[in-house]
Amino acid sequence: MRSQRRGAETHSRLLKAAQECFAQSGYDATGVAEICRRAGLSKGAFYHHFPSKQAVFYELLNDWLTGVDAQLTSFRSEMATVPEGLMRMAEMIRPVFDAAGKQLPMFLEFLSQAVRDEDIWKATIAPYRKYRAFFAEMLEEGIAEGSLKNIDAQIASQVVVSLAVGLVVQGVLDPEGADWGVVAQEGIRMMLGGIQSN
Amino acid sequence: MRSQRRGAETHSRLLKAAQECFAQSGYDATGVAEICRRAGLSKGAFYHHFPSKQAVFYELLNDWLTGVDAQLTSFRSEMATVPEGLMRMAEMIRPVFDAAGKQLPMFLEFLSQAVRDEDIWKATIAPYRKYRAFFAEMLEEGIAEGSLKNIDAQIASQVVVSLAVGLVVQGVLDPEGADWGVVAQEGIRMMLGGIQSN
DNA sequence: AATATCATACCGACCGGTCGGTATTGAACC
DNA sequence: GGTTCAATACCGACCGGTCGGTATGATATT
Repeated sequence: MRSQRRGAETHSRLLKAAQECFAQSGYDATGVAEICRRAGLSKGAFYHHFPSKQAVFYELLNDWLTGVDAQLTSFRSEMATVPEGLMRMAEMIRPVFDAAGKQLPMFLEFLSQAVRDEDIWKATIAPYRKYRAFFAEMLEEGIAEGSLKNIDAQIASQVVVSLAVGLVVQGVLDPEGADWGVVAQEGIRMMLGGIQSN
Repeated sequence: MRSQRRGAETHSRLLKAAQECFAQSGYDATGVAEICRRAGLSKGAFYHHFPSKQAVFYELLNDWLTGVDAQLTSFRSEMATVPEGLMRMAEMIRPVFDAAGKQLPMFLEFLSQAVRDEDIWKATIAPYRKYRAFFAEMLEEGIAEGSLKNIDAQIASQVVVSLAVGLVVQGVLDPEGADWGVVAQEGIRMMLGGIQSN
C-alpha cells in the first residue's frame, strides 16, 4: 500500500471509530483510548492525525453539515412547484433515517456540545442559518409562483425547520415510537394546508 | 432554624446548584466538587443527601417532568374549543421560555442522557408518551366537536409534539435567532390550516 | 538517509465516591 | 432551665482509577 494511502486510511478509520463511539456513548464519556481500540490503532496514530480529541469532533461535525448541504441543494434543482418539493423532501426522511441509522445520535451530541462550546456553536449555527434561509427562499419562490399564500416566509421557514429538528430529535430518542417518515409527510401536509393557496 | 428545615434547605440548595452546573457545562463535564462549591457545601453534605451524582440528575428530571405535567393539565381545563386551546398554548410559549430561562439547556441534557442511559430513557419516554397521548385526545375531542377534520389524531399529535420539541431545541440553541413565541403561534396556525374544518 | 507513520510507556490532573471525625439539634430526663 | 445523649447533618482529606495529552522509540516509505 502506498504511504499516502495508508495515512488517509488511518485517518478515516479513526474518524469512523470516533463517530461510532460518540454516537454510542457521547463525547465526554468516550475516551481517546476507546476510539483507538475500536480503530485497531494506537494513541500515537491518533495524535499524529489529530491535534486533539475535540478536533475529531469538529471534523465529524463539518462532514455532517456539508452532507446536509449537498442533500438540500440537490433537492432544490429537481423540484417542480414548491409544495411538491416540500412533499418530496418529507418523503425522503425515512430513507435518510434508515441510511443515517446508527450515526443519528451524533446529531444530539452536536447540539448539546454547541450549547457549551463557542467554536462548535459557531460552526453549527452558521450552516443552520443557511438552511433556514434555504427554506425561506424556497417559500418566497412559492409565493412568487402563486402556489403559496402571501405569508411571512421568514417565520414560516423557521416553522419548517422546527418541525424538522423535532422530527430528528424524536427519531433519535424513540425510533420505534412512530413511523417518523409518515409523521414527517403528514406534518408537511398539515402545514401546507395553512399556507397553500387553494 | 429547625433541623428538619436545615436538611431540606441543603437538599434544595444542592439541587439548584446541580441544575445550574448541568445546564451550563453538561452532566459529564460537571464535577460533584463544583456542585458543592456552588452550593457552598461540602462533598460530605452532598453524599449525605444523594447516593450518587446520577441521583441528583434523576431528581431534576422528575421535577421537570412533573412541572410540564402540571402545565398541560391546567391548560386542558380552561379551553373552549380545541383550536382555540392550541393557540392559547402557543401563546404561552414565550412566557414559559422567559420563565424557564437559564434552566432550558437542561432539556437538551435530559435528551442526550436519555439516549444512553436506559433508566433515564424510561423516565423520559414514559411521560413523553403521555404528552403525545394528551394531544391525541385533545385532537380527538376537536374532531368530535366538529372543529377539526377527521384526521388521524395519533399522527397529528406526533406532528404537534415534533413542532414543540423543535421549537424548544432551537430556542435553547439560538435564543436570539428568532422570536420563538411568534414562530410557535404561526406554526400552530399553519398546522391548524391543514386540519381545521373550514 | 530522511521523513512520514505508528506503537509504547508514561505523566499530571481530575473525578466520583468513601470514611473517620466534628458540629448541630431536639427530645428526654432531672 | 439546665444536662445528657443519640441522631442527624455536615466536613474535608483521601483513594483507586481514568482521562487527555506527551515523549520517545520503532518501523515503513520514498
